[in-house]
Amino acid sequence: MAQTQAERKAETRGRLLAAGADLFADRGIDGVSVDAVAEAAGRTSGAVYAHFGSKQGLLLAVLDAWKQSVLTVLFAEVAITDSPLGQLAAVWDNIGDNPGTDSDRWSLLEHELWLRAARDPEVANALRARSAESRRNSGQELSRWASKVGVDPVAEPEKLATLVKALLTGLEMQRRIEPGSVDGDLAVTGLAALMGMPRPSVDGRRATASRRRGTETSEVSRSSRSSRTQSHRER
Amino acid sequence: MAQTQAERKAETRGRLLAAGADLFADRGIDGVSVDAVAEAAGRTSGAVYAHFGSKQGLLLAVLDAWKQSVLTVLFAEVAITDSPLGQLAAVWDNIGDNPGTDSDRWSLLEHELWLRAARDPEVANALRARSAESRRNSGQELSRWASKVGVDPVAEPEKLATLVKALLTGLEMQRRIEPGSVDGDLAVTGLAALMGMPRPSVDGRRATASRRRGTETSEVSRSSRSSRTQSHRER
DNA sequence: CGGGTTGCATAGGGCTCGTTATATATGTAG
DNA sequence: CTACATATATAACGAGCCCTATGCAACCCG
Repeated sequence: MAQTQAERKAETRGRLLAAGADLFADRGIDGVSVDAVAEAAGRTSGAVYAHFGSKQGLLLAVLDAWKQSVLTVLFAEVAITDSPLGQLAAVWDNIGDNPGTDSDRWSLLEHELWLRAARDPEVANALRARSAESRRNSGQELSRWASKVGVDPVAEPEKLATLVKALLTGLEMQRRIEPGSVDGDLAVTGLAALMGMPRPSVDGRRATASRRRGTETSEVSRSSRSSRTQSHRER
Repeated sequence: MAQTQAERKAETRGRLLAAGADLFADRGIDGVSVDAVAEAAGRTSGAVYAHFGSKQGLLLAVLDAWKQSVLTVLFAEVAITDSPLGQLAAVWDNIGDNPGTDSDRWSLLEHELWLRAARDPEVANALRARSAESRRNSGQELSRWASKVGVDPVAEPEKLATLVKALLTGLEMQRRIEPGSVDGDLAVTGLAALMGMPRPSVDGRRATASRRRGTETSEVSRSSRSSRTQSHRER
């Protein structure tokens, strides 16, 4: 099939980015050679250097193309369940209970990048921008959710988003080391505390039955999905 | 300066372990060669292989020798301040407000190990043991603290410890990317919520000047609330 | 004091990796 | 149809790495 040069170039770039994200997440950045990425993309290392200049360039491009914000996507999907606690549980299910899924490897890639950012200012800057945007988005989602459910979180939206993300991140890390020590109930308990939800009576502890009723199918999910998401990835 | 062989051996082993922990934390495990560790310890790579067999062996030995449990040490030191909120603040100060200190680099090493554990079962097992022990210890400390202060945390001791550690870990990660987005007040707010402490008056929202310390016997906090600058190091 | 042992140094092999320089083939313009 | 531009392949270099084999001096013990 005849392809214009621009088309071929764009496809190659996309393949390289996808393969890079995939392999970096899977084996770790240092565990993947440039040739391995190129081969996974059906190209050779020459293409990588023509497009990104260096392995680091490829890494930064992967980071940049990576619009997936765990929290944002999460809260967009959550609206389907309609009990508040059930929604919190769904949040954890999506972030922490998915061994082998995409979110699983994205979380590994995120840590990989975080660790690198701790020593490489260039990576740090790229991560910082992404982080700020994500925090703003999920702050909005969270406050919207809180007012709909009628609870009073312990902090203002962006601060709250930071706390929630911190808790979820930490729990997910812990779960990877000791899966048994973290379950959905625990995550819901922690999230509920941060969201300022009333605590269940000490003796009667059953979580998911609260009847709050008021979610249509999608107010949250349709309202303001990310404003500039254009690159969609898959594997 | 005659030394017995056992003494010499033990000293070499100690030096290698210390140098390994230091360099692994500083430059990342993959960023450090066996020769670099040996040289930092005043030995050569031969010593490393005589003692540990491989680089991985050295890594596991470093992990094993690393008894430092952040949370445990934390709560042991905390008892000096005596206002409850001040104590929570001290916890964060120790874990999250220490650029350039030992706890700073230990936290990097911990992440380094965590990431490796996600792909290497051998490392995962070693981390798991350490994690379980740490959770038990800090669970005890936490429940002791809670009953002394007279609050009712949101979960049983070990669960609570998991939540607290998760929150602190997540906040510390976030702080490294965007230092401005995480401060002591935020950490205290989150911790207080998990500990089940009463919230500041519901209607009059106040940004809370952290009210710390009632009486103090010894100055434990480095009072480094102004240090927002990123110290960076290299050798 | 002397042979055996121990603890570590020295030297280098074999391999992988990031990067560059050059070749090739395909699209593009005149 | 020709001449150039572009996208990617190919090949090779030099560096750095982990690890092994071997040497050697310092200790140990009778």
